[in-house]
Amino acid sequence: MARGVNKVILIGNLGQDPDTRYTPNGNAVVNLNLATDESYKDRQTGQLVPKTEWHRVVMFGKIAEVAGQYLRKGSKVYIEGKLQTRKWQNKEGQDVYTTEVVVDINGQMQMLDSRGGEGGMSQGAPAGRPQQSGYNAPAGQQNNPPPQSGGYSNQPSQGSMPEPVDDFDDDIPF
Amino acid sequence: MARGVNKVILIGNLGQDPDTRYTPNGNAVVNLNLATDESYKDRQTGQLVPKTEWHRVVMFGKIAEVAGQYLRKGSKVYIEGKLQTRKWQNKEGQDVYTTEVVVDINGQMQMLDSRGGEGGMSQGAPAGRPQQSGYNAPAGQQNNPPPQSGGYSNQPSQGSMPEPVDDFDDDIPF
Amino acid sequence: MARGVNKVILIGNLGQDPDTRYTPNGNAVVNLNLATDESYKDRQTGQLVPKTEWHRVVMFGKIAEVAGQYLRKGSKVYIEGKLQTRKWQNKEGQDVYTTEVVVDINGQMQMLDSRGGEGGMSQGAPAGRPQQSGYNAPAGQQNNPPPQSGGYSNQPSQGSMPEPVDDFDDDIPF
Amino acid sequence: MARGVNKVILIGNLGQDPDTRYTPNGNAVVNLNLATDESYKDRQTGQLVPKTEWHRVVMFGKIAEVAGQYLRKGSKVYIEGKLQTRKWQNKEGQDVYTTEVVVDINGQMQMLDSRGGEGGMSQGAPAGRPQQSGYNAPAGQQNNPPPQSGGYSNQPSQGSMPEPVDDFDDDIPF
DNA sequence: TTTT
DNA sequence: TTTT
Repeated sequence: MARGVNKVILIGNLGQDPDTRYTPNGNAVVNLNLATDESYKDRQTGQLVPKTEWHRVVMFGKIAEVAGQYLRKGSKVYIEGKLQTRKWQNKEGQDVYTTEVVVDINGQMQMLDSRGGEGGMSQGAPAGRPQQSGYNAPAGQQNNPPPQSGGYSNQPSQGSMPEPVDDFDDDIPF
Repeated sequence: MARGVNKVILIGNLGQDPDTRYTPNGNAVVNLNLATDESYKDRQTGQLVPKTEWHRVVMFGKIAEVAGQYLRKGSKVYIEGKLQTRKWQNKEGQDVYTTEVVVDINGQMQMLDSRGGEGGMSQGAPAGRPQQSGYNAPAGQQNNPPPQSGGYSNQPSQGSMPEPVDDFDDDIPF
Repeated sequence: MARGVNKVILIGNLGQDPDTRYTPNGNAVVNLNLATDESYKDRQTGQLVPKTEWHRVVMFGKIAEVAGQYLRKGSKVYIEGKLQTRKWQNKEGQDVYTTEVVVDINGQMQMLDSRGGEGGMSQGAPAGRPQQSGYNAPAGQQNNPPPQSGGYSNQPSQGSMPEPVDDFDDDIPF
Repeated sequence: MARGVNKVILIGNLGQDPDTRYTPNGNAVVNLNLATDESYKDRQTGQLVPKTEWHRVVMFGKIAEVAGQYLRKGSKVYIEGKLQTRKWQNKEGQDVYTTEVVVDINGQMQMLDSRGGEGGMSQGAPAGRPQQSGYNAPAGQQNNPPPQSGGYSNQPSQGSMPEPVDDFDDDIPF
């Protein structure tokens, strides 16, 4: 239900491997940095100047899982989501605003890297769970929350695995 | 020319009258705050919770002129533009990032307020130049650029007019 | 799941009241004719020439119900859907292709008619079921499928109701 | 200028090489068949059923030239255009309607085939003018206009070349 | 800060 | 066939 339209459509390339984390329920949350390129004619020189715009993208749910598995640094991707700005406090206690493109159940993702298997699996990541470092999100985050969307764990909760103590979702909004 | 796609589509309502300024060349630059509404079901209570997202929109050129003339606080509008994040320094010299939806020659605007005369003119603004405060863009901007897109004059440039001082929009972003 | 993107975004006005029908399961199916206006500069005369494009829109599910209830001839609406071309045979047995904008569970609709009560209910249609003509979808459709999307009943199915004959929408597409 | 929104966004693959023609002024006009894939869950069997939708795309101007040069059968492409339905008469003199996605100066195209040169040039087409057959559009077209957008020549007019007699633009609308 |  |  919406009494408005809030839609973002991007085609670009990932600046790094996606950052995959998990909510306490085991839901994937993926953060991406996506570059869209444009070039414009410089009024003075008349030359074509390339310009890269970087976008913070946050994915949830099934799409996040696929993105985490198959996208890699450099991957080209189409995404459709919505704009969202969240407010958080930096070290100095100042309000900081971060605008992200949120891709949830209503969004869409299309991998545009070509035909015949690409990225992810071919880079030796264990099937389904690439790039797991085996422990939790970066230390230091507790005190200096970076503009990640939340402070999710980067390890999925698995069945009856003991849930390690984790203080995520402490002070970061969203 | 672009090697990517960067597109934003919004339908929402203006939180205030548009802020119209002018570049030295006399080109209009309009800043808007646009609200898009959405409601989602709260997982706990099962209730429908309304949620408003605010967007900073910057318009240039012909579209800006039309927007400045006809849009008013509360106006419903369709806009199509692109995402752009710009970096500036706050008073403390810290980097601050502001993300805006830029509507330029490649963008689009549609006023969605209805039939039979609307906003703008009917609110007594002088034809074509609403809400002029009579003096110009901030001095001091050199050091503390506010989150406006540039430091444009809010009056069309007219020959060799002296540029008076102004202290609005001091330091608070967004 | 899609390995492609197929998206249509329209803002326009209805040429007539929506045509509401029902599948045997009681699901609403609404057909709309939507006009989008554009004007272009005539190369010869230099004059601005208005041009109206008409779109066939088919809505399903919840969105169809809302559309059927609240939209009326002249209503302004935002719709998001996908392109779909279906093939049918005309009276002469020739293949005919009709392209429609399909708005289903993945689509979106926003009524853009304004503030303070609008259309629909105010035109005396019985609450929730406007414009029912009291009998059902075309007989004879077996041989000459009309360009409606399917041959849905224009009355919600109610138990073992007798299905009366009707001859609307004879054979002329679009 | 538009008092409406009419936008189509597609990502898909070409079913054949593009069909490039030229207006009397030498402007390129390119026709494409673009497939977008989707799959849906069959209600009966519960299985995922693939479904391909074919789109007629017509490109004009600079975009058409680039498309004609670089796109080939199988190429993946992003296009943004508008819906347009044109009416023409078939052999029997009956009205036929064809809906196309028109990509003109307001549209956009992005080739999504990857990195490191692809298609087009590598297939031996003479630089800049692929697939020229050296003579004009199919005979027989005069009487039985196919649903091509116009009856443009498939050869560019070149400098002081004698313009061969051609009867295009005879009876085909659009 | 808007709107329904 | 709509709308401004």
